Amino acid sequence: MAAARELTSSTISADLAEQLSQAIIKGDIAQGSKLSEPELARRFGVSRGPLREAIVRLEGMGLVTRQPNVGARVIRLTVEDVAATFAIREALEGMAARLACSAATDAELADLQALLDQHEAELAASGDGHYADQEGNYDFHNRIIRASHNEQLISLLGDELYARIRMYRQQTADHRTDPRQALREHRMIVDALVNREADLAEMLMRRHISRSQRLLEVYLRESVG
Amino acid sequence: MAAARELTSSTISADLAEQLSQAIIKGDIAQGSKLSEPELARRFGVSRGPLREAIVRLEGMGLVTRQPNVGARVIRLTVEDVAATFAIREALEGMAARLACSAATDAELADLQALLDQHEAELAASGDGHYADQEGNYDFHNRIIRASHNEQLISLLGDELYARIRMYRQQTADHRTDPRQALREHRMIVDALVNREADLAEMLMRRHISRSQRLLEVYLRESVG
DNA sequence: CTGGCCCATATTGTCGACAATATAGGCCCA
DNA sequence: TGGGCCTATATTGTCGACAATATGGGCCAG
Repeated sequence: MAAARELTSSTISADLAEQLSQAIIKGDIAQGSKLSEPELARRFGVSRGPLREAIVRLEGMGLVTRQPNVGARVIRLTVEDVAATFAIREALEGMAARLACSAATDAELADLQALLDQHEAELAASGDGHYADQEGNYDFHNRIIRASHNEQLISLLGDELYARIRMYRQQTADHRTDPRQALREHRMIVDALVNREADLAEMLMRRHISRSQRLLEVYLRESVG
Repeated sequence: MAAARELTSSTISADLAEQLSQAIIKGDIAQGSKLSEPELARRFGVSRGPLREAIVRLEGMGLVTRQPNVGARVIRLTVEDVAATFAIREALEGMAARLACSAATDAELADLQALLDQHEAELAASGDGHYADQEGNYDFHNRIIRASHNEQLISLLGDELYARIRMYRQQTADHRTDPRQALREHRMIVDALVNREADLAEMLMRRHISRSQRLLEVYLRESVG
């Protein structure tokens, strides 16, 4: 369960939203479990006011569902939800890649290439380091999303969608993605960006995401049933 | 400014969120204006507790921005924002059309065709009825979105994106979309759905949205500058 | 006269308490 | 013994008040 440490972002409500979302993503607060306001308020040492505001935020992030006069429950991830989330992700990140083709600065593209070089080095060194524990993967996708320079898109993917995606990853042990294959696909995407080939970049990104979706779904079906 | 009527959805907070979002979309609460909690609480005859929760919801919808210890302001729509919003809309509704190709039931497709028949009749009757005051247009898009049977996509487009889109439409007098052209494009999209041609449906939907984006941007540039 | 500091004021953030609704358990009756 | 009602309890929703922070205006120095 969640501890009671703080982050102090000048407002308790924002801190609580951050802590609770992380706890849900990591699975410290179990799927389907009820968020009891008195219990959480006591544990975090705050009143119910800011806690309720944080829960409203969680609902907006799609991490909990609420019923009036009943309360909030953590969402329960189903195989269908994975498909739904990844369809959205495919559409939005594909668009991000397209936009990045026009909007990305040369510096951003250089950073992307440097990042992949680093990943390649790490991969060669650690043999099979799971591609930097997935964090490198997130970093790559995040940079392309930011390179779209579309603030709404950045916030939509960052605040809402990736919360659920991280939740899948964190809570489903591991998924059999080949780091070398992922790196190859990342390379191809960056090449398309560098050459400013919008159609190609979007298509490659969509295929890349679609592939990782299939891998995740295969794993879910054979593990959960 | 906003009145003080109610909708009674069993919780004040939800009612307030609904009322405030509508007021912002219609422009009753001006762009860039500050949402004063004491003033709104007094006007609606409620305490600041549920009001603050409603404001958090509005922030999640992207209708207001908040600064800690300062307050919430209604977003200000810029020409760049239109482009950003429509890029997201194009990606998501394109995906919705694609998904609807597999997921839509025959009944849903029949309803869509009936809807377009009705639109055609109204158009022929009223000569130039602006395609049912845009509501018919929203209805068409909404049905396709729902036909995707992707709950997350439905909620994302319905709760967040369409709030901003309606805000553009409502607050920019009129935009010179040709109702007959729109109807033709709608027909083509539905034909693709009926024939279950996913690639074509997505492409047509994206072009349809992209076109309406360009029309709106032209209008904004020559009216606002 | 202008710029910066300081204080009064208003607004936001947080809290504890009350009201209203849902939930669980026992009790009554068939 | 089983099912339904009803009450006791706990939880959610709402309120008013207090604390902390930002805002605006006046005052003083240069």
